[in-house]
Amino acid sequence: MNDESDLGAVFAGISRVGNAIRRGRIEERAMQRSGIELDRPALSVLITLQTAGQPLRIGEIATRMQVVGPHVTRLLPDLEKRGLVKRVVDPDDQRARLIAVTDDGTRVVQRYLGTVVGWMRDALEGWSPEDRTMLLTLIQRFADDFAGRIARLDTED
Amino acid sequence: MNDESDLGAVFAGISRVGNAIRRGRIEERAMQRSGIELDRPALSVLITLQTAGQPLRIGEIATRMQVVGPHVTRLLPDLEKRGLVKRVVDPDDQRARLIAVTDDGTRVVQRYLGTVVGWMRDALEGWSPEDRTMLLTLIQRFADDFAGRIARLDTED
DNA sequence: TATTGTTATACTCTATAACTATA
DNA sequence: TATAGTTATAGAGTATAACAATA
Repeated sequence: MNDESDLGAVFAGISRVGNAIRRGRIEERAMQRSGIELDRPALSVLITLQTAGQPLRIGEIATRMQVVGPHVTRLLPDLEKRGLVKRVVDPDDQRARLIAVTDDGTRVVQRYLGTVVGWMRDALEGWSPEDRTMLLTLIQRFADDFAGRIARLDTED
Repeated sequence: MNDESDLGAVFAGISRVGNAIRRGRIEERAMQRSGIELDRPALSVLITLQTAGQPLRIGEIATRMQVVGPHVTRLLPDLEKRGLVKRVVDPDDQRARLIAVTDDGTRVVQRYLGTVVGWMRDALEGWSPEDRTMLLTLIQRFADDFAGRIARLDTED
């Protein structure tokens, strides 16, 4: 692959996948299938906490979600009311709160990810193990390299 | 790759790229670098027309962009005012309008895509030609298979 | 009566600004 | 004075509903 059109094709392919997820409302559908009645951003908070494997401060959740603090603050009351997270004052700093996912919250995340992974398995059904492994390897490498290039944009401005 | 965690990793990798594009505001930055002062959705209309290679009806633009008609309608006056598209009545159907990209509009799209492709080239700089080709092949195959699986969701509901 | 497009309105997600409490 | 979080407000993007014009 040496010319512009192939590079454009890689970008187009990635855009297609991105569009399929966004416009096809994959997340919303997976939530519906999993019986989850939450905003998508609220679920994202749960996934962030579950992935972290430990309670997080609100600012840390915002950083990991790549959004601003007030946005996370606004999502929490509903999650708390549903018993999916609990909020405790950080014993080390009275200004901060630690947000912990509850057992119910963990189950919600597991149902959601199970649904999505099932669809992924279906999509890759006809693939050889070698091709699957290659896809995983290249996707991760590309994610790293692309993120690296994008990070450099900040300093170029 | 046989287990859940690897399937989850593929999904996570794709999500990472998607997030890098969305949260890093790649499109906005590419527009800025290219001196394009448009809404991102408006540029998307231009790209859709340019990719089609022929004038399109408003409904057809909306379908290809995977949005509803009124949304496209609202974007057109500004594009027209800037001379990037022109709107002509469809000679075959007085109800419909055909939207054509102008030469200025074409140049805008080319500047934009040139910038993005440049970043792609940078990101893939250290890659061997074989790996680049493999990435392109697998991305396109995955885009097809994943889109196919998602399309089936509609009939499963 | 069905289709193409438009106008008006509303909703979701996220950002910025101003503020409070604690360090 | 700096930091963690909250409250209030605003903006971008897109959807739905009601309508007009033409087929």
